[in-house]
Amino acid sequence: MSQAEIPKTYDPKAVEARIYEEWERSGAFEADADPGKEPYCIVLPPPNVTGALHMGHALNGAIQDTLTRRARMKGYEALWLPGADHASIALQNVVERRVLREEGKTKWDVGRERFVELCREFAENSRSQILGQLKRLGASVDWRRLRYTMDEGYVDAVLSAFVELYNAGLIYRGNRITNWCPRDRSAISDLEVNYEEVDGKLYGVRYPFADDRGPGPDGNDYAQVFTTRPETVLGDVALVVNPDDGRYKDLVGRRVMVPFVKRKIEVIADSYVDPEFGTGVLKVTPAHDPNDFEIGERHGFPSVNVLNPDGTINENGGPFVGMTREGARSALVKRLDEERLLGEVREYRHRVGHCDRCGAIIEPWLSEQWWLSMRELAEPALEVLKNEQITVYPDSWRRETIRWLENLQDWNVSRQLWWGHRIPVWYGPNGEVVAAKESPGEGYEQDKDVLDTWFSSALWPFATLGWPEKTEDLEYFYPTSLLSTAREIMYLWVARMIMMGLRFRGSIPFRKVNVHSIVLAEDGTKMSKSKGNTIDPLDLFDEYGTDAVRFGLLYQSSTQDFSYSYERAALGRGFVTKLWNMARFVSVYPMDVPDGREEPSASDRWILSSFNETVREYDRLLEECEFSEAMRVVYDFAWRQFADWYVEISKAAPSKQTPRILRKVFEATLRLLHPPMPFATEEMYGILGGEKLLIAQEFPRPDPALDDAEAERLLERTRLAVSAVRSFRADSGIDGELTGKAPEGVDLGVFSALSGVRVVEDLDGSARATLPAGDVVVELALSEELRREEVERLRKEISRVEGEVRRAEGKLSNENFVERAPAAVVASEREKLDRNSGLLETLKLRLDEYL
RNA sequence: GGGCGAUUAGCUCAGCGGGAGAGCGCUGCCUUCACACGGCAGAGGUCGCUGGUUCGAACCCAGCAUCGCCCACCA
Repeated sequence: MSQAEIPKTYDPKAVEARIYEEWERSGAFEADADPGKEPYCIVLPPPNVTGALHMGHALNGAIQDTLTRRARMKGYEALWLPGADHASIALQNVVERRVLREEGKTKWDVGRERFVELCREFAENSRSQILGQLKRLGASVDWRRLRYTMDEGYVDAVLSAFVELYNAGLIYRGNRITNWCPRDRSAISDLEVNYEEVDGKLYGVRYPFADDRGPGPDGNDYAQVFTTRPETVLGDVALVVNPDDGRYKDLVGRRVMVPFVKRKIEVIADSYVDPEFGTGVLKVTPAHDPNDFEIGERHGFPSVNVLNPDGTINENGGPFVGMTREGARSALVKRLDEERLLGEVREYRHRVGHCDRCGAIIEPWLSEQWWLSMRELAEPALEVLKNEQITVYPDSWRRETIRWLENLQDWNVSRQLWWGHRIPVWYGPNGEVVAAKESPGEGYEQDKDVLDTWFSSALWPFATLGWPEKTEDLEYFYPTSLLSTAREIMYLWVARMIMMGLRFRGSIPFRKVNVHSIVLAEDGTKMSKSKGNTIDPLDLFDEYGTDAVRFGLLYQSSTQDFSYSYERAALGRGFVTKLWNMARFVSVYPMDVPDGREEPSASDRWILSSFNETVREYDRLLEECEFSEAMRVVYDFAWRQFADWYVEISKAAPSKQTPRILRKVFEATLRLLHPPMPFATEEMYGILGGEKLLIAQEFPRPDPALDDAEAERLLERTRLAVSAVRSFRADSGIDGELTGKAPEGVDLGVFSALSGVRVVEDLDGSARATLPAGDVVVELALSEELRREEVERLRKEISRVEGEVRRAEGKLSNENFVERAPAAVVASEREKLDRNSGLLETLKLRLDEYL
């Protein structure tokens, strides 16, 4: 294509879909075990099939795609393995709401079988939408290997894992306090409870004495307790005071009456009680509070459960049976008041647990659940994190994860939900309990519960590669190279993958973990649908182009969370346009420029050396997941060095080698930029006549032979000298050619061509401008009328340089500095002083001449 | 109650022991033949506060303030 035929701006809409298809057709995304190559593997954190991709997915997708493409171009057998998660409780909630909205029915109205079917359908639609979005992002995933946590093979892996853990004695059934969501009618894990500050009340409840020992220590005929949940009074089995609480020595051993349910209970002593809180007397409700459960266990009290699974009061609730928990609370308080059993009621702000998925208030509730004991699984995981077998970026998250693992409680893996992997435990006709993938025989009935969705996710890095089968893929690609994820699922997911990987594969699941930022809304708060402040990445792709958005996200990504700003997408778009026009410019140079005999110029050597340094730095930064800094480095090279200077030099002062090097370096820059900005670079590469697809080209490697410190210094000085002249022109308003004395240590050809200064050996006449530019002085001949301005300028310059000299002198006259600072620092300070002193002298001399 | 992190130019953020940086925005000049989603030249900051360590601190340490986020069973 000739330059005229290439439009002035890049049109992503016309390019992206076409190029994605070309990539797919070429088989570039496909990776297979190849003993001749090093493997590189990233498993995509499977998005939930609950809805569309959000900005976090876009960022993480950009990160993973960048790393995968880079690895591929570097010659690794690079596999980015895609998939999706069935998202048990999350999807079930979405479908429930939808059924309620569309049919006015609850899931119980619909029935388990049909409900699961509705979930399956929803998941399928949602999944295809998500996969389409991944394509829009440019994700170079191997589509042949798409995995889904409800696929037959994956389900088999989940069941295998459960059965193995069960048979190893690590999974057990236990009747314990769990976080119960009455709306979902299921247990959820500690990690799925959100605690929020709520304005509540602290109710004083009086328990009349039920023995004949008269009034209590305070003279009352009752003992008073404070509680935030008066309805749990119905389940009280004891009162308890601190054994060291002198006030209540006589209370211990007495009996009181639980209001309404007419149960006589004892007052006991337990050191758990904080004498400072409330009255210093605590009620014990083992079925509805984890601490009370422990106290109950310690003292051998039974648990009295007063709640049904849906949160209504059960048959143990005396006069309140059938009421909702909220209704029971107000009714009970009213009755207490009527019976003069209500003490003081205080306003009380406290934290209340809410269901992460549906928002309902969580009840600590006694129920029968399946538990996975964690200690044995956590030990090896702690080991590999402590000895840094797994590198975590940033490292602080490695330490956080260690802390979490050290304080790990057993994991409740059963959920009383319908959508998910059914627990493979079978109950036989004669009370047998068997864990097996399939029914052990006639009369066996399967457990009704499903597994926590994170149980299946925990197997992701190896179940996706074929486990429990012994596959070639597993041998070749496991352990995977890197996992990139948001930090909110470090515990929920990442820590558990490490434990399961070690358990089932005997080695870590990934060598590195990248913990990326959370993309916040523009106002700095979390994006959420309910707040209506979400940004749809697809809209951004449409408006700015996918590459621009990807570049912007990577440019802004760091270990800090960041508020998304459209400016970054605009920055990316500006960069794409700049590159596009560089491509237009470069395209006029013929493909095959004869090498010729002529040596490359200093400028040529400079750009090669500078490119070389960029490759080194950029590659290192990507390796260390420093995406933001990597984007800065490559942006600076492409724009501030290559476009701003080398391209201009190529027009004004080219060598015979320049066209070839211009083209070569630009093409190599496209290779560098391909991983973060794949579409536009691919398109440009094609326009420039690249034979194969850029995706399959080699990533540039640093070549020490191209390092040229001397050329870098020369061009650095030259650029400063040119800028000094331009600055002078801007200040003095002089257009047209200037005459100047040849500055020392610059490339005269380049200097002259870019500054418009005709270089002569010596300047005639006394009027001249003296422009300091780094360690170079540029002297320009001046017309008489500019003399006055030059005096002004010189005075300013002199005072600036005097400041420099004073600073350096100050430092060097400090004995401590000279003695203790590293020699190199002292030397460079001396050098600066010398230079500036010399410059000062010149400037003063010049000023004297003018006055 | 513990832990982690943040506080740098008007805005969004880099830098994390040796002379304060980027992008956007702002000012001036330039529509010249890759690009006005551009070029050139500028203005703009006692790097939250107070101490300390150091020859030297935005950077290390301590304390304080403000703002986030995680974890925790105080009824």
